[in-house]
Amino acid sequence: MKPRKPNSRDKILAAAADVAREAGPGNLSLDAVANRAGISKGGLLYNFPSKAKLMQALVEQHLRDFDNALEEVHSADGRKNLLSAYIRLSVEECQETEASASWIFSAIAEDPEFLTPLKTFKRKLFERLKAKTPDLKALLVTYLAIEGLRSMTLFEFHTLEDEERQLLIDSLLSLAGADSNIAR
Amino acid sequence: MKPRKPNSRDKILAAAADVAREAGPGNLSLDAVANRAGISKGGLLYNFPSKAKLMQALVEQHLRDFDNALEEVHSADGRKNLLSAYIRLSVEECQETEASASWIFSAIAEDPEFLTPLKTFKRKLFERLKAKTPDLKALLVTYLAIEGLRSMTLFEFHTLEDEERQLLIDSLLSLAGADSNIAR
DNA sequence: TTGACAATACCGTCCAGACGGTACAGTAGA
DNA sequence: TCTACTGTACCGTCTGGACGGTATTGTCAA
Repeated sequence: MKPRKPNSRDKILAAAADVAREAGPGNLSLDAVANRAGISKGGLLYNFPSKAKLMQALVEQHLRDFDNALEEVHSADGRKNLLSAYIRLSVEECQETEASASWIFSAIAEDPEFLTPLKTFKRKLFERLKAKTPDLKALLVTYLAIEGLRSMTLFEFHTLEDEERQLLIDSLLSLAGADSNIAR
Repeated sequence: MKPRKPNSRDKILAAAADVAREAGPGNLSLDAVANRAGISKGGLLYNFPSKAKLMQALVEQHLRDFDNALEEVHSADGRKNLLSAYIRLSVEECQETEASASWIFSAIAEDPEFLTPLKTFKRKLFERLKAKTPDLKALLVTYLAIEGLRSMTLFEFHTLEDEERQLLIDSLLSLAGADSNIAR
């Protein structure tokens, strides 16, 4: 659709995420982002005419990326089990230290409305999962547990040990009916 | 210990939570809190010599309240099943619209370090649960699911319908304590 | 009993700094 | 020439917090 922007926008978005992670979500200022991206503040405001637009773009890019990644993982194992693909992708995402989407906190502080696209995205994804998962109870429990894992990563609660974490993931995958093997 | 402070402090704390909820976590300013509490900014800074102290107190009070409530619920049913008490309390907490601890976002924006007490509290509570719950897998899954529920409440993702929510809760409680059934 | 002092609990004002955003002149590459 | 910036200067607003003042209550010696 759009003719592949010259990566200035992407550089800025990445810089914003970096600043939020490293300087804290409360210190995501335009100056800081511009510095981090290696461009001037004027240049930043040329690409994103307001801070609000920047935040919006951050959310949208995140959603696009996640959606693409999900499609990829799902296709890679023959479009058999969407829930298990969702779980595996989410777990993977939670392990990348570089991810740490703490820019979300900046967005909320700026204006909670920025999360609206995220909400509808989540709701739609859940509907999709519901349509494709026979066991509603298992879906509910695993979906919420993944949401919990995401939350704990975001807040950097290090409540679980590595083994506990692994045991959890195994349990979730088996609840999701991975490998055509349905437990209990 | 302390001779029951004249509830100015409590009033301020409550006001802070209100402001965060109503004006958004990014607009939790000392002026706003003072206005809301019906005292002057000077008075506020007398009770909490800095914004940081206010945030800290907010976190500490939350932890104290949760701990007391847990103790109460746990005692009320004969100290039989800590996990199930934890689940019931958390679910209840998530239903109170008045709760909506969005002041947490303000605290994070201010300085992520404010969550340190919360982290250690959670870790300790989890250890306690682990010691008292025979089925580790069930504990992991239910604990994480509750964490997910909390997260969804906090972010106001309304992904689940009421029935789905109820089904989830029933599943979690049955996973937690196979013995007694739930009346609700 | 009273007067002196002090601690408590606040009020109201002021200020320096940070931040978002504007304006605009200049410039290097396609 | 147009696009995509850079760089600088600047403005208005908001915010934390320092500070000086004040009203009320308590304490205690004379």
